[in-house]
Amino acid sequence: MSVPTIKFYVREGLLPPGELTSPNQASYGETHVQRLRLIRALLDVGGLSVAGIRGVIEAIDDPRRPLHTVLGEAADQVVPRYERGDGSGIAEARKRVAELIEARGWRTYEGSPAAESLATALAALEEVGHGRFAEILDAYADAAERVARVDLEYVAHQVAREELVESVVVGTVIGDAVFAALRRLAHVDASDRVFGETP
Amino acid sequence: MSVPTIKFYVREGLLPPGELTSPNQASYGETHVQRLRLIRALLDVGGLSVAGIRGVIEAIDDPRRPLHTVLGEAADQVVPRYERGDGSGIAEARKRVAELIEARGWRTYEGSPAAESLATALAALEEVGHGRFAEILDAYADAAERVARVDLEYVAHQVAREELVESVVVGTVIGDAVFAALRRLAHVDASDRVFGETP
DNA sequence: CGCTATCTGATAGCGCCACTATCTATGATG
DNA sequence: CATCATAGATAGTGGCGCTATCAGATAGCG
Repeated sequence: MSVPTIKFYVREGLLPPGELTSPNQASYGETHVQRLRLIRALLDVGGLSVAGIRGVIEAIDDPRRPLHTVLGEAADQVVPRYERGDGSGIAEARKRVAELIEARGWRTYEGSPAAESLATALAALEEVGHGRFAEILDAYADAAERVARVDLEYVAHQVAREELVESVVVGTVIGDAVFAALRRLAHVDASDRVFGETP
Repeated sequence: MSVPTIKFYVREGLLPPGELTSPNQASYGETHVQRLRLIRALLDVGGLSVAGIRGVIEAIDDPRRPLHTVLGEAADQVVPRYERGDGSGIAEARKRVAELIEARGWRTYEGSPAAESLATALAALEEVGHGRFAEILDAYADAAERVARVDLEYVAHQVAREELVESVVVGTVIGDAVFAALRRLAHVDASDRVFGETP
């Protein structure tokens, strides 16, 4: 962690500046180190952009912010993936997403970034000729619900607001990476059992 | 989808060149369009790099390749995230991953990219002060296993090798995005029930 | 007290990556 | 036949995450 990098983060608003003890000497505390670790985790493991991290950190640091909107902020920053034009079957995909939300009774506003990114992914699947993937969407949703329930339990253990908020962010962002890796391990296992030659 | 972009993909080896009917006229078929859609899906939704897509496509196009290694190739390209130095508790995290694999009876080689990226994520969680996250790892693994099983069933429906391989790639890469979005929707729902004010 | 090493803040630059603009030669097209 | 689009090649662009450099100021040592 080089000094110029740290100063770059300060400039970018990711890290509060150190307390100046003299015009050319600043002192940094444990909170700075902690914040740096958070930044690196979101950057390296979570794959967020610097701008995205700024948004998340502002949400964390704003004590007026309702708790459950901070989760939204974190989630939104991870998913800046609505490139795909609208020429394609995105409208139909949106409808399917709305139906799923309805069927699940999820309290989500349609048009939320998560819903939008799900629609994008489904539309992409359709375009690539894997529309049948939608058939197993329910199994995915089951698993997601299960994971989300556990996540919430975990997060609820925190008491201090700041810790809670950070838990939410970390859990959301790094949880994705954890699950993706686990899913991959399970794939390798399952694939090996079905197609593999190692008996 | 501009012409120069397509020519760029050809240069990069993502797309086979069109058949030349004359020195300044090439004809592209449905397979080219399909391939382009695949490229865009992996790029926009899957978040792969061009180099990563090249690796995946080479794996798809190589008929000698054992099926279950193609999945590995796709998986490896999605997860180029072992930045985080080794000064941290990565060794301990690796041990925890090995134990998890052992406990699950997963047929995975230790040190696989997925295992490595899981270890990285766990180490990052530890560093950020969320080592307790490991407690809910089993619930994550359960969900991952469940999803992986469904994925394999879905994929096994394909008969032609080429289609099967593409299913695997698409399912692996875009499946991540689908699950992440679903998890986020479920989070919003769960969070709203616990912390929200909308009754 | 002087001298060098080190820190701060500011500005400009670098390297990578996914394109994109421009150029020439060539043949399609009205 | 004149114009215009296309192939292929080379060079350039813009965004992003840093990184190098510079002046000014002071800490710390002899």
